[in-house]
Amino acid sequence: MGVNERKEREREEMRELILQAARKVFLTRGYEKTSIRTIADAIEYSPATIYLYYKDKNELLFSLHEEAFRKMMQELSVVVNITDPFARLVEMGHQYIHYALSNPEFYDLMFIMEAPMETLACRDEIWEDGMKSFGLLMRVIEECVAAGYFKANTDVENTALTIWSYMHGLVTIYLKKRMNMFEDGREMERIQQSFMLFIKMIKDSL
Amino acid sequence: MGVNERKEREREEMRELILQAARKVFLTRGYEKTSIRTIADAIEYSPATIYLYYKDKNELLFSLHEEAFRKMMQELSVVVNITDPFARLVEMGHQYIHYALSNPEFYDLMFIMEAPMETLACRDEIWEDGMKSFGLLMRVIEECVAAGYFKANTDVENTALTIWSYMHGLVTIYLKKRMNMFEDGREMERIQQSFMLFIKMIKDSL
DNA sequence: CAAACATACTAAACAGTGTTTATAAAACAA
DNA sequence: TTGTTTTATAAACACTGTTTAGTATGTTTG
Repeated sequence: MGVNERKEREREEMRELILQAARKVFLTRGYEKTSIRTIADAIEYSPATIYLYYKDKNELLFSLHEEAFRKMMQELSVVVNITDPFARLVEMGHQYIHYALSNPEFYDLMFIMEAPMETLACRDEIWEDGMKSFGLLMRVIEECVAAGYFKANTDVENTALTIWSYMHGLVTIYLKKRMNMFEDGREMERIQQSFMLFIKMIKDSL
Repeated sequence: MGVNERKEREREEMRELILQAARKVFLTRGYEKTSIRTIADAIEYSPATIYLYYKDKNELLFSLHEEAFRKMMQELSVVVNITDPFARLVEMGHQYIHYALSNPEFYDLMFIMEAPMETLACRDEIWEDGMKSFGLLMRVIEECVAAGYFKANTDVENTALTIWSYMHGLVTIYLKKRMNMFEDGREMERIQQSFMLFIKMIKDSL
């Protein structure tokens, strides 16, 4: 009797329906305007129904969090056909900037928002996505060491954290509108210039 | 007839009273728990009264924003007696990390939150505080150039943005709990190690 | 001094939020 | 068909930022 299997399938479909609606509202109207009620309206269900499929709003946001990491990994993967590891590292940087600036709401969810962390700090697989992309960075650094671009005694993990810190700082200063400080419209130019300087720094020093 | 002057003074006192209450609630209970009503309760006035002295919650937050910058500038100023410019730059980095980690709510307000930006994007003096501290960084970099630590053709503004980006990225990754990813308790150690690596990078390359 | 005006303040309401509860309806099992 | 479980929701709860209408107090003027 496959009735339980069907119910499980239907439940999963409903979860997906809610998630799709959440993503749509989230990416079009932004985080601030994404309420349980707007999501419920989008799928023509009562707000209370959502709570039958997701524990709370944070759990819903966390599902988007996973999706955001999947998408970033996918976009970062265009660099696989670059054989030279240092050129690949540089292109990964470009792709990272491009992803952050093209998906500000996702980026927020992935690296800035506190909400998805709190509730899910207990879970085991929370850091899986983050660690996978951090591993991507570590691997290309390892290859840079192997290829002689970086010194043999390079602390790969520390180097990865340092590079990530810089990239993250750069894009968040822009995304959170703190580059408006300069009051000319040259934010994009500044990002590119700074990135070039940083690339030069790691080339010279690591 | 000094009645108008007295009223003006009383008005300023009331603004200060509200601001003090706001700061107290903000720094003890955190941003999330800081509502107009909790602030009103703290000073034993009606919530509506606050709107007679501040246009909205954002304007109130912006006043704290100014205070946060004042405090950071003050804490960064302990480095003035360090004569060697590079040593001063390094110590400024330490102080920056210390301020961010000791005042996470303030740091959020200064560099992450969108709220104070939106409403006040029109104002002229919004960027004054930010520019003043950025200027502090630029000046010490200039001195590093003059002292021969950095190359003569250094683009000071670009270098400052690059260093700030790194510092900001490092502390926000920590503050927003993304370093929990590593799942050992060595976050602090990682921050120090990464900072040392970055110092080495600018020493070698700039 | 008393009337007229201006200011300071607040209770109550509005429109929104996340979330819970009681209840009704539908689907399933015996 | 009856009994039980699942699914959905209306309504409420306790919040949020903000506005409005009305009162009470302080100041100025006739």
